[in-house]
Amino acid sequence: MSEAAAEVVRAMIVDGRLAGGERINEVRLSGELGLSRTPLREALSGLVAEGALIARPRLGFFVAPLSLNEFEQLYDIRPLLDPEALRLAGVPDAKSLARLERLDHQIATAHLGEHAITLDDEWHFALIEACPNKVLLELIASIMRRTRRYELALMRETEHVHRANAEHARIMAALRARDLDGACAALKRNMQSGKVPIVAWLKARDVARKVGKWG
Amino acid sequence: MSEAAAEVVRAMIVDGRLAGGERINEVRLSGELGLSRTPLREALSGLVAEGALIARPRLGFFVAPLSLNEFEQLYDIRPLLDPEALRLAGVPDAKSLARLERLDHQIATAHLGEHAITLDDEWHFALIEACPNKVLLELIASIMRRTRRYELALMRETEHVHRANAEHARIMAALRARDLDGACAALKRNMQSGKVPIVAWLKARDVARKVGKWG
DNA sequence: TGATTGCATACTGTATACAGTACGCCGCAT
DNA sequence: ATGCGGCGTACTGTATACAGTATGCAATCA
Repeated sequence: MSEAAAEVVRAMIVDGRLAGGERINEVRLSGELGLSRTPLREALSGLVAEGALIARPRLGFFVAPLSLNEFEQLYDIRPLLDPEALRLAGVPDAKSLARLERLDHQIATAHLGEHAITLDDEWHFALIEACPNKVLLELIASIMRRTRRYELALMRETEHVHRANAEHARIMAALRARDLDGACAALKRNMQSGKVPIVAWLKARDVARKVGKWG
Repeated sequence: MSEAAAEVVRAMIVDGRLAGGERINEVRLSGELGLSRTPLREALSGLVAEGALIARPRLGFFVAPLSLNEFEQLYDIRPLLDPEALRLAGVPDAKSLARLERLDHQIATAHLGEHAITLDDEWHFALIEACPNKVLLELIASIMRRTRRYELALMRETEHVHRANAEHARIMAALRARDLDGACAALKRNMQSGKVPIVAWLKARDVARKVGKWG
């Protein structure tokens, strides 16, 4: 039950119903979710560990604000982890390659940006799911969760969706040629390029904030 | 208060007072710690997120058992993260280098194994503390916390302490020569070598377990 | 008029009470 | 003797009540 609550609250944060910096009113939120404060607080504590919330003693829980620094630092970690996971996983078998192709096709035809982001994460996870290091996979998944907020926020405000199909294609081509090193290198570049548009948006947004303060 | 409880319970797990696989009796433990179940449960939930505990619905919290698989996977991640953190941090300044030397000296003369382990972690953290990517540092710190259980358990059972001073010396030499790449490479080797004795011990231990089951 | 202090309110953090469930034990039947 | 079923106990999960504190507002004084 508190696990379900964590799921719901995480979704509320990720999709922006709970805005960055907002203070969480436990009494009201527990009422809205139809449970009492105790399990809600356990869920919120878990989200603190995930980095989605910040707990300030005597003040309660706050939604972690979107921070350019945090985002850049998070995104700089994936180029370290994903290529290594792919290297450990090896070239996917025919079945997995087919699944990756299907996902790519779905991404290309996805109309909703949110859906495209989910599919992109699925694609990256399918790429490395054979990796025997499950701790590494869990780490990657947790970073995916933490960055999804940023990707969704960008999408909501700009309608821009980062179409990575060309990069996916390069990775797939290397895999079909059984060139694991080449695929890892292409994956690393793919991870690095995803960062650019969001950083640009966050910087513009921060500037807008400052102007807002002056005005 | 629940934060303090988390600290205490974490220490109890790390130093073995709460053994791997053990079930946690919330009522008794809350009594021992002098608080009520509510804040204790929040602390335990946090430890679940850290990987120190496992929550099984309707059964409560269990201390995560020592697992050869988890340990190998955790330790295989540090050679990815630490060298990159060092690369981003750059060659430490003179003051930091002096501190690293002091720590090395303390490690060499440390008689208690537990103290040596703490000092080794301190050394590795001091090495990369200038890294601007704080998320990466936090990740490394969390992996340190998760592996410390294993290192302490090994130490308790075998009195063996992995003396990494020779490897530290190689890293320091490279840094003094301002050879960042060389230092990163040496650090990577250092991270990989730390794994060996503990893996050997865990394997022997698992075999002993099986024999125990037969006997 | 502006600043400061006291107060009221609302919210967090903790304790406790209660309900529901898992597990062990004893009795019974085969 | 062994397997099975019912029961009691103990523990988890949730709700709620209470205490302590932060915050906003108003009133008073400079």
